[in-house]
Amino acid sequence: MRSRESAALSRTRRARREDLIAAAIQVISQDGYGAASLERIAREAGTSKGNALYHFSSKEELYQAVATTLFETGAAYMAERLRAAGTPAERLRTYLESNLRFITLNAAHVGATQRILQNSTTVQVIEVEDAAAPLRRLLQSGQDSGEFGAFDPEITALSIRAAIDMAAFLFLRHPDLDVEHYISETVALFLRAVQPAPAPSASASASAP
Amino acid sequence: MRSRESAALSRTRRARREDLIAAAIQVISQDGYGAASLERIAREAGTSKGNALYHFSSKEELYQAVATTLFETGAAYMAERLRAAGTPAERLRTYLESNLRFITLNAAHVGATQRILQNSTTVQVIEVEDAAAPLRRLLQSGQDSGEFGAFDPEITALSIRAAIDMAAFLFLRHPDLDVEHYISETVALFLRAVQPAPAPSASASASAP
Amino acid sequence: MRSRESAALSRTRRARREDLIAAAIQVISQDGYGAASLERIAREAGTSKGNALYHFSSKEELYQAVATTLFETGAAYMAERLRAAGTPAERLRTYLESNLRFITLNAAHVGATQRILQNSTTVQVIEVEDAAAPLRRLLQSGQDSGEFGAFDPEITALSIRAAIDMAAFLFLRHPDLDVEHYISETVALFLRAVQPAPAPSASASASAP
Amino acid sequence: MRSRESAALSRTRRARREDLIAAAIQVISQDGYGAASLERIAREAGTSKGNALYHFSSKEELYQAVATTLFETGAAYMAERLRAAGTPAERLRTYLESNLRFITLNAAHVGATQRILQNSTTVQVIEVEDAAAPLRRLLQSGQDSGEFGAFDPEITALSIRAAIDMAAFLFLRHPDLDVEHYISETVALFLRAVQPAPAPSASASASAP
DNA sequence: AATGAATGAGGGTTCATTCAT
DNA sequence: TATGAATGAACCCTCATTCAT
Repeated sequence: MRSRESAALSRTRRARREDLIAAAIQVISQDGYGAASLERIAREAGTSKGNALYHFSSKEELYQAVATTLFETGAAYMAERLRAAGTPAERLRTYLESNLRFITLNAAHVGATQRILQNSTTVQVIEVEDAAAPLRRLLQSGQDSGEFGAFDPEITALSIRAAIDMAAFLFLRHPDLDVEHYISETVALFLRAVQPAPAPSASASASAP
Repeated sequence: MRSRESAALSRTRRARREDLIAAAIQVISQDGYGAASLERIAREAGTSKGNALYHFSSKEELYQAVATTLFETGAAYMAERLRAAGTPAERLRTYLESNLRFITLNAAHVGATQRILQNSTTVQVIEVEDAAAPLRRLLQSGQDSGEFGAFDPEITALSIRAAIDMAAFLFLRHPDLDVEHYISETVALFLRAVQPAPAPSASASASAP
Repeated sequence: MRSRESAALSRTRRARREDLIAAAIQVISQDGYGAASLERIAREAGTSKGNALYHFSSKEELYQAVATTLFETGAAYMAERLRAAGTPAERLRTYLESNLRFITLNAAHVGATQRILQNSTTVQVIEVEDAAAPLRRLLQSGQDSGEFGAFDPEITALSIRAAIDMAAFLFLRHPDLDVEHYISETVALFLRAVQPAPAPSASASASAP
Repeated sequence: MRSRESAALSRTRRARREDLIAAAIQVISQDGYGAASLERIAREAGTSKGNALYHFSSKEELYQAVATTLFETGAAYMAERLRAAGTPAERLRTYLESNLRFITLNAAHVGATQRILQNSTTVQVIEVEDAAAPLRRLLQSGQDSGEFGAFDPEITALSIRAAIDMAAFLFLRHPDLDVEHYISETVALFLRAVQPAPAPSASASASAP
């Protein structure tokens, strides 16, 4: 299994570690967090339990690597896209689109990391507590500029994050889901939610010439 | 030790089971799913591991009971409140309010059940797959009546459910949170999100050349 | 093995613990500290590894129990004999005799405990550091009364303790050794060693009438 | 890392072996026998586990080398000093002094070797069983010449060896100990112990009715 | 001469489950 | 009903050893 030693000589340390990280993601996604034993993961990676612990000094460290690599790639992916700013609404759109598209492309990795963070007591990610903080600030800036309506930015940020965090499992359960439609619908949903309340009924016709 | 149970001899089977269910919820909420061993749960319930397996033929069955009792009480709670219908918007408000308020009152139970469903392979709940189905139908009826705007009811239902499902852990992590404020903000958020798009404002067409 | 459930009903917790302690002593004495795995010890005690850890929460705790029971019985044995005091010389004789006789009767237990204390990092015994302190004080009192000669009481105490501590392994290696002869010779050896230097040659005849 | 060995390329096989032997002694002395893994020892020697097993075909063989080198240097050290003989008392003094002084100079090596011999089943040293035999013969020759008193030479030899064998750990635990004082006191102690009993003093007979 | 990679056996520990009482 | 005792499987981890390079 595993493409029979495709390039046996290039088996460098980094490659093995990546194999094991990929295997951990695969096993957790497929069989669940509870079934993800080192034995099972190592076998999935085409190696032995002992060797897995040669490359990672503990199972927790392997899991930490799963989380860390996700956040590294995720941060790179999003930073690139969020650089091009704009109005708060545009930035909210970009935030949602890039988040959801990244999750689409890495659903198993994201899902596995969520399970790890939920179940492990030692694996930590920087700023785990305020994952919604950047979003909250974004919403506040939109309110300051008058572009967004009046709502509790913390609660709204949490609701948006909930929709994002749920997406990985949704994509995993429904691999045939129309991703672009899903993304654009979700974006539209929350853009409507943050819009200012329409002016009292009369104003609509009033503002029209 | 523990031999002065004479007065409590009338403990019925059901009461013991409820003790164990409560203990399982307590241990999972407090120490995490991974730390919830039968030994630990039984001790929390004031009994022995052997006796726990006398009342529940397996740990999975105990967990199943945790999930089942939650859905029974939850269904009763919500059915009562959803019976008094009204316009789709009113029903959406009622749906969100009753759901969130129920979660407020049973945060530990809800959170524990979510962990169980995430981690157990055998525990099942009726209609787990289409937990969003009633909500989707509610949204569709609102669209049919023209009260709601045009959006994908499935995706919207999923986003709303995500916000609801996240609430238990939020309440557990922040026990001092202003629940009524949280509920009313969340209701308002999603009511805005399902409203029909306002008639194109003058400025929108004005800004187009 | 192990007298086939001689009195299966009296299998109380304490009895099992004593079985396991005895088995640990036996395995360490016979096969060495390094070969003493929990599996091996449990099998020797006629039970399983899992059950051994049911009665002792860890292997270290079992080893701690080996050491503790030894020091308890040893202290009881010696306290009884040392109570009847006398001159320092008599007390030194009693100290040596009771120590060595106790070791004779518990050679395997003593040897196993020494191995445990040498190799374990966590097992501790009260006053492990100054095992020679009571002996040193005994010697000092003999010097104060003029009954003993001039020597460094600390160094002498250490040498006497060395002879005592070596005895367990000696008895284990030579089970047919004449214990009473060994004890009386050792007592005589150290009694000579602590005697005051004989008066300068002339004085011997001088003190004689 | 560790690639600037170019200048040290002339490292001969023997030098590497000595490095590893020294490292084994260091690790056993510092971290204990149980913590002395090949990995740990090799790292201490500045090389790799694989290379350690290139120089010693097994860990046991390395430990055997630790023991063998100790006995070789020890024998050379003592043979030189014991050659210049004299009266039995002088030879006993020399025996004790040279032994203890050698141990002073090689406390870690001696201590490590004792641990190895205690714990390993395969490492053997020539004449381990009768380590006390030369001493016993020495004592017997003193008795034959009338210079020593009447005592069991075997038992006395064992007690003296016990004091010697304990010294390594004493020196390791108390590096600031006054070695010369310790040696002279120990010599004096055992010289007194082997002396013939003084002629019965007048007071002794006087006290008898 | 030396290294990193890999293995497999064995160790201690946890835990759901069984069973006699 | 309830308990303590016991089991066996599975888990993570350590380690001496092998091997290709």
